Amino acid sequence: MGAVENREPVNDQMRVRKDKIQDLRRLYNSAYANRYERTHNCLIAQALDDGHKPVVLAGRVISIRQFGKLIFGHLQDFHGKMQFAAQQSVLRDKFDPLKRLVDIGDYIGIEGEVFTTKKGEKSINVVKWKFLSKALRPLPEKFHGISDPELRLRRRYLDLVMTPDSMARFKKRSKIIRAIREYLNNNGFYEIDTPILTGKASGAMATPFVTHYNALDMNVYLRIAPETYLKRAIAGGFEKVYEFARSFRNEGVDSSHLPDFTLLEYYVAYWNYEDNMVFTERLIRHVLMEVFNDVRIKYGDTVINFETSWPRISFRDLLLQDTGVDVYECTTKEMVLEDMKKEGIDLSDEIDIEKASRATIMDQLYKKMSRPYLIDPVFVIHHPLDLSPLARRNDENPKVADRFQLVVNGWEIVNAYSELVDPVDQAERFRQQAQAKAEGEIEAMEGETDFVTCMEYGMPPMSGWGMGIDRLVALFTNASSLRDVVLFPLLRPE
RNA sequence: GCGCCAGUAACUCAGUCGGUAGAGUAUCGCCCUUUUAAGGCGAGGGUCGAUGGUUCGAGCCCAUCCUGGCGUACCA
Repeated sequence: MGAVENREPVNDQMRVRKDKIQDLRRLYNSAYANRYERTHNCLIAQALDDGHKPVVLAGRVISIRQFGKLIFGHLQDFHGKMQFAAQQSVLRDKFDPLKRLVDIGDYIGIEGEVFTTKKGEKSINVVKWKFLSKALRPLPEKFHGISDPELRLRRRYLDLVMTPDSMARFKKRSKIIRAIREYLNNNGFYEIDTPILTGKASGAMATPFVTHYNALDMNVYLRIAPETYLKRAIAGGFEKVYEFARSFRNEGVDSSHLPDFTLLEYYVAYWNYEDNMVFTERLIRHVLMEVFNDVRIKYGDTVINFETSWPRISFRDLLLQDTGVDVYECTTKEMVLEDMKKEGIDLSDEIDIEKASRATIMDQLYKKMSRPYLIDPVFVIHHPLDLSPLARRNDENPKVADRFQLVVNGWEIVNAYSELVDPVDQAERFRQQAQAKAEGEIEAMEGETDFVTCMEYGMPPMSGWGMGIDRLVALFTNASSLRDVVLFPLLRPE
């Protein structure tokens, strides 16, 4: 619980509003109504013809203009806003309390008839009103709204009230997630839940959050990915599962990374990564049509087109084309470094070359030299095996994995592969990761004995798929930072 | 981590050369029946992010710290 000890009014405005609560109690018993029955919302009411009645609306008062015996104001609800006009000649003794006790930020209910003002705005001529809830603090200044980026995050509720674009973006987020869930459900997927608190942080290469569980006197980790548990579910007999998995990584925060983020993963028995690419295109196009009714989106000044079938290019060809380094030829870290030197590429500012493995260096090459230039959707396929410790080896080329990443606007949106289900191979890959870690590589994946045991009991061939929901939403809603698409991102305490 | 910028009333912001704190919105009082950033007259409201320093005097100059934003680096 946070500190709620000192709730004395911070200024004269709060004192005044508290005094008004006393008046409201005397008049109506309470400044906080029990419930209120509406007939319309503001969006629907806007479309009604003049003379329509009764129209009963409820919402927050976001503006008031007083003229002695006439008051204009705007009521805002989730769907829109509506002007109301309150006249003393109509409301009689109910007029003065409205004029005197209702402040901007308060919630009221109004009942009346639709009319259009002389200036042409659809409005409600109020015949009855009810006080619903008192705001003690004034809303931010009406014209500029709330512009301090810190305040927008710390008091997101004010941002939502005052910034229609912000509210619209979060509505879009909900719709995007709903469209994805519907599509998966309609294709036979089951939504399941897997542990967030785990004994081992596996399934990705990242630093976990560690905490302590007193009852078992053991350290536990917040999951960095749901992957190995979802695969256990497939081993148990599920054939199509997914989870919107809030995941946690104890790493940096910036416009494209958050300490907790939403990772959607799904797994399908008997599919391979190629089936998965086909499904991915269908899923993304479905979401775009459902939410935006268009397969093109505008991000900044760029139009990104998801329409035509997305090209597939191998990791090796991409790197060869952009850097001249051939990852098939360079089987050791030293050979990669030598080729890089030949091509005049220096990554020493980016990574610690001494400690980095061949995999890390190739990954950096890709992230620096190739990925930023992929704008329209592209499937990057066949990543080197040592970059993919949970992915199935390609049948023709044992150096690469049956894997793809969907890259859009230089961002990795989806990462998927044919899953490794061979327990002997899996144990060996974990052993290699452990060795890399022992040699100083920080970016190595944690092995899990129980997961290998599960695999030893047998797993069907399958393909798995993961997507950063926050990034997808940012991309689809033209947001430059993930914090713009997360309602309440973690901030330092004030 | 590093670099740059910012923090003044509840909100948005001014504050000149270092001379004792300003506006608009919001609030309170008065006037006002067609406004929509309504208008007019009047009033109240401040630990100038914090601490220390320089100075007769600091919102302003200096140092350190706190908080945030942006850029950059790393993980999605």
